[in-house]
Amino acid sequence: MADYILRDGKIVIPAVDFEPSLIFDCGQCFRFTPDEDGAWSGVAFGRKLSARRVGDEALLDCSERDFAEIFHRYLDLDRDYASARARISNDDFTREAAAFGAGIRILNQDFWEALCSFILSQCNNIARIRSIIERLCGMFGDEVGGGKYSFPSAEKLATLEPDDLAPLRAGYRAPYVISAARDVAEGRITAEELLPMSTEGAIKRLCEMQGIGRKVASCVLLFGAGKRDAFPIDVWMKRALAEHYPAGFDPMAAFGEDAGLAQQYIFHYTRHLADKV
DNA sequence: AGCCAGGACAAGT
DNA sequence: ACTTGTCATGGC
Repeated sequence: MADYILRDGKIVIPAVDFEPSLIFDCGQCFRFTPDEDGAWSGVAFGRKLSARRVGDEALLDCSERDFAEIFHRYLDLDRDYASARARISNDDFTREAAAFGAGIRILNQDFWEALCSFILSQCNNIARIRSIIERLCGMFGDEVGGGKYSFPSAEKLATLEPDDLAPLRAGYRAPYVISAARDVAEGRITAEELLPMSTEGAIKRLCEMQGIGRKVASCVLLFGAGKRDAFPIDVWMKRALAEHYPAGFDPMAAFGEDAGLAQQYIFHYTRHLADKV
């Protein structure tokens, strides 16, 4: 486990490839928000976390126990991102994207939260995804203090009907959420069964579920099941790849196991160039 | 005001 | 194997 020190009740770690504004606002998660002093706060695995970078240090506001049990892994602190960026920087475009995105880390999110969140993401913009998910958590999650709520369990949502989600204003995605909640709650799909599978095999498996196609499946696997080579292609990635690699693009050939991180650099950089971030 | 959004799906070429 | 229409909603 990565080294840390305790100062003023906060976990202090080196801010190596650790920029909260990138990590929490690059479109991989939807539940963290910035406050006045530049700290990003949210809830993951039912626990509150606040993270801030000051110079070359990152200050984490959470208990030592939560750090050890949850956030150390959540923040992917054992991975060498500098080496990954160097491997990803294999042409001018990826070099620019990786340099611009230095500080991003791929969070190891809860499988169900990632699954549910990216079902809600389809044909939707990030701002609205955030608002729908906040309503979902406020209505069906548990209060964890400070007016914050946990992400509701699959078991909880499995007891509901799509109409019960009407206040979320999630549109046609509501029945997909309920269906997925029941699949998870009743054990028809688990993260554990996906882990030993190839990423392509796991994509096929997730695509058997209602309302899940290649893109959502890839996001779930990358962000919620540790499949680092998953390479989600949404409308932004389509544009970027068409512009920079008109002859076609093979993410595994280009990036191998770094494909997921490379995708996130390209996604974020492309949205920046479009003035979206 | 209208275009578009981290798509999926069925139906049509 | 590709293209198109439809789905529900609101951020910008």
